[in-house]
Amino acid sequence: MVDDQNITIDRESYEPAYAQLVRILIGQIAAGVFRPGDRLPSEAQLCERYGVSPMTVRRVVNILADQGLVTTERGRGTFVRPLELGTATFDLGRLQQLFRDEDQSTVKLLETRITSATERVARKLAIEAGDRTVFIRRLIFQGEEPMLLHREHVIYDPSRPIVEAEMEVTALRGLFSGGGGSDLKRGDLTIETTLLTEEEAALLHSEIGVPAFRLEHIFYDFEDQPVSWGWFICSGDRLRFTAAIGIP
Amino acid sequence: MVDDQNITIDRESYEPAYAQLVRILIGQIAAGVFRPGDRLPSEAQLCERYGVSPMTVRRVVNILADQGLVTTERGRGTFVRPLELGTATFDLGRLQQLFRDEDQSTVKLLETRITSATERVARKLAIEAGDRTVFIRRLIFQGEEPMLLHREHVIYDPSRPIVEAEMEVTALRGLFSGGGGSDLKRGDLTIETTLLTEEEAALLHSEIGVPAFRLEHIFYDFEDQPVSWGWFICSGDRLRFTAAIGIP
DNA sequence: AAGTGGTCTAGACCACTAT
DNA sequence: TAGTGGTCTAGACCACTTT
Repeated sequence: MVDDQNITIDRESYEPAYAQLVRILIGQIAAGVFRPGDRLPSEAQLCERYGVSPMTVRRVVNILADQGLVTTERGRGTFVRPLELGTATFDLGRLQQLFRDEDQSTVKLLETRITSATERVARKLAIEAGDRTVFIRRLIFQGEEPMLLHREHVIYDPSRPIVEAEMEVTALRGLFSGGGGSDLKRGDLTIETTLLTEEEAALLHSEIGVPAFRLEHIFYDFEDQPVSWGWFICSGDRLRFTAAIGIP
Repeated sequence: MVDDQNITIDRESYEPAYAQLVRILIGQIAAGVFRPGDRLPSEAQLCERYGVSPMTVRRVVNILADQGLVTTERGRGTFVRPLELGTATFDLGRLQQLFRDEDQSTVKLLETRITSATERVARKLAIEAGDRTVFIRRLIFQGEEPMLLHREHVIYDPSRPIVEAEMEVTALRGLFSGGGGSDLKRGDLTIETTLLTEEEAALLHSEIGVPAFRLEHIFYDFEDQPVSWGWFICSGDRLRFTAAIGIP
């Protein structure tokens, strides 16, 4: 297995040549053939060794660099990167999965009412205090268990159809994993920690004072105007974020 | 600005043609020229319009797809993706920055002693209960303020030099942002919430019961054997994770 | 049949690094 | 000067979707 001189690209395979070579090189790094700090064979050597064109090798090296496995240094070579904690990235896959299938999760609309923006809400939404906003509270269940509490302040503007769409229960699902939010340009998200309040604990079938995640979001339209500000609350013992670094 | 028929690729620029075209297309999506759900011009049209080769356009579309801005559908076209919450990714940039400059942060070794692995530690490190491990506690300061508390259990194996290296105070910095950990193949990380214990609160100059982040890590060597298991504790009011989705 | 994205080639030229 | 990564070309062929 360490002697890999017989490994070649299978031109008959449905797996493209570049993908095969990516797999081969990652395998060799994982097997310790190339150690952190080591220089990979030059691109010309890889062309020769595996019988592919320079462009294909270039693409392969780009992919490895994008994945953080190697770094390229112009004029010197391509080197295997040592493990770095700072390269870890966490995603919302766990939450996204919650919204994937309609059977798995249900969304219950707790409250929706028109209010006057407080000073804090107005500042977040870049409007004047006292302007009308819509306040929405939702509870998202996984099966029978309440998983997420969602609070949201949406700018109330009858000329913008997004307000009506946002109040729809299904809008949340679309926003999370495709389809909805087609009038939104960008969003800012932050993850914080907090303690469950009495109200939150009751709704989430948990205890007051339990540590929880708070996922805050602001969405902007194509005029870069804030459209909604809100946050999800989830008991800490029902959610964790995971990431893997290095070679899988 | 909406009429962009005069925008061209500058072949004299130091910015590569593909990067210029990426910038141009992102700008047009941001400006609303192409809306979520819209089809981009075909790759052949983009070649014609900007005077670049098919491979260059292909590369550009790949980059946009990697960034999650568009999806490609074979035989149909390339489409602008609507905003999706689930695409958000959070990184440890904030923590990594802590370890960037030696002046900004200092690491204080609180404790390091050889112990017998408890049942829990042994299970995490895939060893037998009672086997020798090294327990390390560190405190990481930002300026004068204690920011992070680090606890770690490392397998004690004199034949492996990594144990000695791990005990070094500087090892932490290297692990976070390059250089160190060259004998580690991969790592698994999880982010959880917790409450500060009395001991943690005292060390972090905070209050007992305050919500906090807990960043757990396990590192594996090239034989896929666990090498160390540990976690960072950070008071919740001193750390947040941020992410941006959509067009910046 | 026409149009679309996806892969790949066999070179070219350039900027940079090491010797 | 030789070797390295980085960009780019002008085609080719393929699989797929739509008309």
